[in-house]
Amino acid sequence: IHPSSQNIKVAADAAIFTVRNGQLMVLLIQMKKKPHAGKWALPGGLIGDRETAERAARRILSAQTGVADAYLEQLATFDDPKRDPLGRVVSVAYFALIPSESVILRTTEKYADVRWWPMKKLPGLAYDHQRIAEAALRRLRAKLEYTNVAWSLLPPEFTLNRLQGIYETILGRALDKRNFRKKVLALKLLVPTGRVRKGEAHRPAALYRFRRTELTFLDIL
Amino acid sequence: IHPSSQNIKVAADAAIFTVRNGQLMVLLIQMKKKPHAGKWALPGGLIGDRETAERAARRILSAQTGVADAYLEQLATFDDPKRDPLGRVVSVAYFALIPSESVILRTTEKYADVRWWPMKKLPGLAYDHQRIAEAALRRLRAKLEYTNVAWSLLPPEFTLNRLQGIYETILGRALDKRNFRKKVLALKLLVPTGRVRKGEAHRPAALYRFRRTELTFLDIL
DNA sequence: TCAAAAGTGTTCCTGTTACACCCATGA
DNA sequence: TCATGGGTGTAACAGGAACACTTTTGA
Repeated sequence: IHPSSQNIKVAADAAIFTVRNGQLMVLLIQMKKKPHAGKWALPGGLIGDRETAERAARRILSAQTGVADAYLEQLATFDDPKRDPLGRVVSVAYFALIPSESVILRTTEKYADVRWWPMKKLPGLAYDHQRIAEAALRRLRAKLEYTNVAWSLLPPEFTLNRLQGIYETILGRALDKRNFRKKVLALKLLVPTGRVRKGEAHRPAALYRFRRTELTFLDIL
Repeated sequence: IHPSSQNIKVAADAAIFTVRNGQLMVLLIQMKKKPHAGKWALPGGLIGDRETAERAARRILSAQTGVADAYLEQLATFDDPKRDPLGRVVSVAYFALIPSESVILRTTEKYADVRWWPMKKLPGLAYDHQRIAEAALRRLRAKLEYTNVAWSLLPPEFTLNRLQGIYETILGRALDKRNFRKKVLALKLLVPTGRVRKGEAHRPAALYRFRRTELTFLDIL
């Protein structure tokens, strides 16, 4: 090893998720430049010399979605020497969660297009981004069960059924309504706002908010 | 951002753990070179241009301990721009587990010394290695509870009390002997070898081995 | 025979599952 | 009045926690 000769670039990539119409969606950009022109990929880019990878990830997130305060966490680092055909690039991958209502997608001139894709029907992805997306999904499923991260996929006030829908969509299975409510209320993660959602052709639903909007581990384990 | 101007080095660092005499130990090397001469640190080094970070971590592990087939997993990437005073170095940290009997420490000319340190009484560490070690410990504690990783801290055959000791040492609390046995046997992680450990001034202990010596998630969650 | 660690069951409690009907509203 | 989603309780079961004494051996 000759340290001074090391020539590796460091990038940050972000798997940005939201739940929309009962589907888990990932944000993808369509690439303009070769060698992957036309292909879809996770948004990302090289980090600055004095920039942390997390800050780079937030910069990317904000540029594509306009969301500045999303939940973001480091996922893993992908470093296969052949992952980028143009040269050695090590990617620190992040995963981010945002409520679907807060998003206004905006493409930059760097990319041909930006779109939400359902996680179930991804197009072929550039680089090793398929693997990154799968790793992000595994992490999301796990965290959903032992933390309160779901708050970051929802607007400030929401109904219990909406929350349950988030869980069902991401975990990929139906949950019993009564048991779900019993459990989530017993955990005291939520606070009733006292307000209801009116104007629909059925009984109005009570609105709740999360007690804490920061990552909290549930003490049931 | 000017990609071509990016000048960042990539290193791999390893938090290597073993359990010895009822203590969780971490392997540290003592540095020779400035700016941290005399200080203790996790073993690590820059990765090669065509080397994965994991391979670099295994190289480091093998160089220090002579162990080639330890359990190794990526922990996280540490990338604070100021973590290394001599320049921007992003470190991909790994954590490794080895049985204490298989180790023969060997220092290389690169370092002043190599030693096991009890996790409870670490010396002041160079760089951000204290944070890395703490993150590794958190990961280890979590994985111990929902996987069979403990196999990688034990020789091929061992007693149930030895296994329990591993759990108690790492989790930092006493466990009930009867409940521990009941649970671990119900999980069918272990297979009795039929052999016993004799030659001690008390009743001989039955020896067990792990059914699988690869990472397996327990289906109780 | 003594010291030392190995080994073994039961009870209680709590959290999880399964399951079906009435309620409030807008159209 | 009807269609639609909102809301509620109970019984059976399983896994986790607490707890103390007998067994086997070498010295």
